[in-house]
Amino acid sequence: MLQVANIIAEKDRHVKGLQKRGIKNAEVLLNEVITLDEERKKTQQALDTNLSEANSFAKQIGALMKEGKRDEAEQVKSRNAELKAVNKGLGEQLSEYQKRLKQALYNIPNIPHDSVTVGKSDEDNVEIDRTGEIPQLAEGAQPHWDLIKKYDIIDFELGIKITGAGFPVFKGKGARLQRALVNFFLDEAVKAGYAEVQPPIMVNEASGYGTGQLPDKEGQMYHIASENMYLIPTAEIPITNLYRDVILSEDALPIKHVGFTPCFRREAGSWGSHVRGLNRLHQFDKVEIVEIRKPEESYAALQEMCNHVSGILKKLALPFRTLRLCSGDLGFTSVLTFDFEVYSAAQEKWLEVSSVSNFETFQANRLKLRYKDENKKSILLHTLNGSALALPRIIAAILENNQFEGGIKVPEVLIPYTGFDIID
RNA sequence: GGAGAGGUGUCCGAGUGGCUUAAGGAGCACGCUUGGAAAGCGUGUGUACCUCUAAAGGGUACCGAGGGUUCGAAUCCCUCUCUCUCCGCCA
Repeated sequence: MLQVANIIAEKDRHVKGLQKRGIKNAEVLLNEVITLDEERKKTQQALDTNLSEANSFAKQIGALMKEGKRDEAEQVKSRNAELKAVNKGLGEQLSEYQKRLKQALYNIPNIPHDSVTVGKSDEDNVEIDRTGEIPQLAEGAQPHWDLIKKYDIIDFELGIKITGAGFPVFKGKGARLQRALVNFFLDEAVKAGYAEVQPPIMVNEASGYGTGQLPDKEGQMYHIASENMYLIPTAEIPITNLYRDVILSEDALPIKHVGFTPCFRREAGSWGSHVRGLNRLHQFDKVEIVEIRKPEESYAALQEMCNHVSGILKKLALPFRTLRLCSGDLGFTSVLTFDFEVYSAAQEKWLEVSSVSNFETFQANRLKLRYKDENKKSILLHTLNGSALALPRIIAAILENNQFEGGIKVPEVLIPYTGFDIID
């Protein structure tokens, strides 16, 4: 969530930033925050003064009782009683203001970066790079949903039988290809200096709020009612929340983690005929990188993360493009996001396989994630994350792009991991 | 799932209504001491909000969370939550 002090100090920038996202009443929203904060302050000041007085009354009473001056003590008591009544009201007011302020802040998204262009949807995202050659497929090339049947490597019907639509079963060389990719991604990240973690894939409510999925995206996560927990839609949640309520020392920075987890998404309402095969699933595997950085370093880190992602895609020899998300497609919590899309040649489609974002202090403010600078001041840190990478669409692209009459060629770098070079 | 015991500061740990401004110890920082170090001695040592400010200072809240009793709560009462131990179940 945004910081009130920043909203006050740079109101104009905040108004413009929210308007960029298409929020027409941005100024009204921010004014509400500012007003609530002022009221909160005033109330708190009044309460603090009264509490101070009440504390000293209590001490006086204690002293008087000791000296046996009952009458005087009773007098002070009755004065204190009046004060207490007032304070009760002030206390209620204060928590009301605090609640409303929090609520207001929870509902305001992050301010987009200056470089983010205005747009309505993913169609307005800006392509900033294109790498690799689009393969020319032979006559009769098939989309991956046909290839997986032909080679019997992924089975959707079986998944439907045991669970439901969107939960495929990986079999034989399909399972081994996926495992090879996971290991390859993890190894690449570890080589690049990311410390590996294996987090839980269920999280509590506090974690959901910490990274901003709650309350914004409640309906998109699977909720375990009996435990009041959520299946994670991304490893970002457990990994970033490792640092909830933490004040780091300066020499612990930067924090760089990589983690592999399954991810679960309800994708409520977004199912349609345009998503087939591996393009969109309820459960999928993903390797995620997360960084925690000093504010002045975070944009250099974002660039490094993008380089890491494109490096992997190059090694896999997949053609891909990089997009800077426009204001309309930018996530609620993000300041700047780059998407990476691979070209899947048989369906002639770009598929998003990674999304790399800088959240600046938006998550850190909720998480209370700070570090001590040389003056022993607590400074909110910047959080970043990116997929490196999401598995199913990478598999779809490999299957489609690498097909030939004799089967599917495994990318060179993966052969040591798969132990075979052709799926047939 | 059943029974019991607990949650105090960076850590250990005392603390059953005002002598607590959270004892004592450890750690850490600075200073004294020393040829240098250790020991010793001294001082300091959390978070948030507010106020004041050049700086210092001052106020309030925080002893798992939230309520309550009381002039006054770490301490008493209620609810919740988490941890630990034993039993049960179990990869």
